[in-house]
Amino acid sequence: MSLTQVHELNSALASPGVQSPVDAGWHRGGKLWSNLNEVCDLLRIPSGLVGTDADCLFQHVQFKAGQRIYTLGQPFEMLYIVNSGFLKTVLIDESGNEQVLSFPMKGDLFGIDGIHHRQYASEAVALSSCDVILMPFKKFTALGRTHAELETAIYSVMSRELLREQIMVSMLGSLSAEARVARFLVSLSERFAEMGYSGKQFNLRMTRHEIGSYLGLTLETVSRAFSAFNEIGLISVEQRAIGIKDLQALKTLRRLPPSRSRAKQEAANAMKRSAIGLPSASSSRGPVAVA
Amino acid sequence: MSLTQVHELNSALASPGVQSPVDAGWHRGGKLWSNLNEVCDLLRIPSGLVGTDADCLFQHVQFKAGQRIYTLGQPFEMLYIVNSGFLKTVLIDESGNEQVLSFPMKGDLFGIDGIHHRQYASEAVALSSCDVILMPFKKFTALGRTHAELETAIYSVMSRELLREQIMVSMLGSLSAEARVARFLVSLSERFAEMGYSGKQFNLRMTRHEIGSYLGLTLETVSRAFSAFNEIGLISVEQRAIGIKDLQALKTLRRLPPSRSRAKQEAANAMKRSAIGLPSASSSRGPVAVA
DNA sequence: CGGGTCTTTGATTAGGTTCAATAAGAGTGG
DNA sequence: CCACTCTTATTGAACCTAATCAAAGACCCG
Repeated sequence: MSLTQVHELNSALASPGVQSPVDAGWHRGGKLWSNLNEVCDLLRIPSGLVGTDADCLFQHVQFKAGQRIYTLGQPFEMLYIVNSGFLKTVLIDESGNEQVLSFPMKGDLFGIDGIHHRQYASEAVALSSCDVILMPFKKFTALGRTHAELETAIYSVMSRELLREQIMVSMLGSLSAEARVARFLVSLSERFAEMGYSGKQFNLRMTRHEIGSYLGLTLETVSRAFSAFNEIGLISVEQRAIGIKDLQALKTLRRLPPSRSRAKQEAANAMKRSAIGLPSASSSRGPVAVA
Repeated sequence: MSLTQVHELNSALASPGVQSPVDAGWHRGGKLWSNLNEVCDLLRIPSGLVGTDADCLFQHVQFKAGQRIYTLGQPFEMLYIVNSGFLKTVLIDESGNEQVLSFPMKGDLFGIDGIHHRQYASEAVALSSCDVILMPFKKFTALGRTHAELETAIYSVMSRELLREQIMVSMLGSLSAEARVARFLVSLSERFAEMGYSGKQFNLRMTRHEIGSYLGLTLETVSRAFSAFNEIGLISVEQRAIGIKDLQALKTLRRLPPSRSRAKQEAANAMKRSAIGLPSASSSRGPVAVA
């Protein structure tokens, strides 16, 4: 599973000698490396003060779509930071079902769940070609001890992840299917914008099935939500290509307004009810229900 | 809101002089204090090595049912450790709806979500009389710098919380209402057992509404699940008093087996269908479906 | 071009919510 | 101590959302 790649190079990480800068990271010995400042930038950590630790480099590793970065139960040694590309992390329950937990992308730290039991509790899989920075956890915390603001940042990033999961729990616990899909699109849009891409026009890197798993829905429901949003002009959707047309409506959407197809459905139900002598539905919803 | 209690004493935390040991913690100046070793024990951290920092004491504070330990948006300074009693933490969304995130009890650390934005992202409320240890975050991390195993433990505890949220997300995303309620009872049972109480017989400290909020269900669904489990002999339930009768079945439960009331329901549906000329249902489920 | 995966859409059904009514406690104050 | 109220819990009935089942179309890659 290409994991040998990752492990064969855990050794010689500390030796100076920087060379020609490239994109983000330097080449050395035919491999890409980043220093601490670049890592902090990537993690959106207010470093700045960090003295130039030229002797402190972190190796990059490339993965192709479908490859696993780590697997369930594998001994924990590293955190990973996405430099480019898209991934998913999945939880695998006792009966082997996969549940998507997150879609790490540029600037995201993942692998944190391995700290507690000293082995990963999830798996990370590349959804596209990826460039990932290896961050040996021991080294990371050691640096924290000498760089106060880095230590603060480590705690902060972990807290941020916890916050993210809390928001997720709250979404799953209280929002309708359509509202979840809408918020998913909003957060993707914002994330793309942060990364410097268009937040209005982008390609999904994951399947409907993966989105559904992430949101606690079936792939059909996700597909239908996309179609419905398309129909009422909130987005345009063609396969993986998404265009955001009304971000505000997506942000505040709670339930879907009545529409052509829904009216049709309503009518059908009404007929069925009257056929068996029940009173007609009185559930006329208001217009686009928002917060 | 009794928050003055908490803040009036943020000062003089460092001065020696231990007195008569009581339960967990010492009295000094009419207040309860704990040293680092007691705190580590409480958190289930393998300390041991920690030198006796007699000069390092942590104050306890008492809360009565209904009192808030911290509120949304309040500046973050402290983590809290439950010494006794029961609490809930709730997320409050844009429209003011509460969502229960956790039920901290003895040995649990809470307040972590405040680290990132330097203000609490949730609220913590006492469900019963509580004794809570104040853990100034600055002091905690400073101690981590000098006690390696404590630093490790801090990261570990944060990772554990993240793990807990992941399990929660997975539950909400993939389990039926009854399975969620069953697992909730199992985890409560295990938690009570860990704390030295009976895992077979206990009183719920939270309402059906709070349980429902925690599990992403309505209070009626929770109540019905309890009744159903009672009916088939998995538990006994009378108001808040729960007796666990078949832990294993609760652990592996996925859906509920057909029962008296369910058969009745089935029959009713069948009648309704035949009345409008639809084919009869063919959904005979197997016996108690387990993993 | 053909076989795979991914997506869309329709029809039906099941699981959970909602609404409503009742009951059971827990305080509170006369 | 008892009535009164407020919160909490139980249960039933109707309804509705999202899952399931099914079929067909689109896309990709060898």
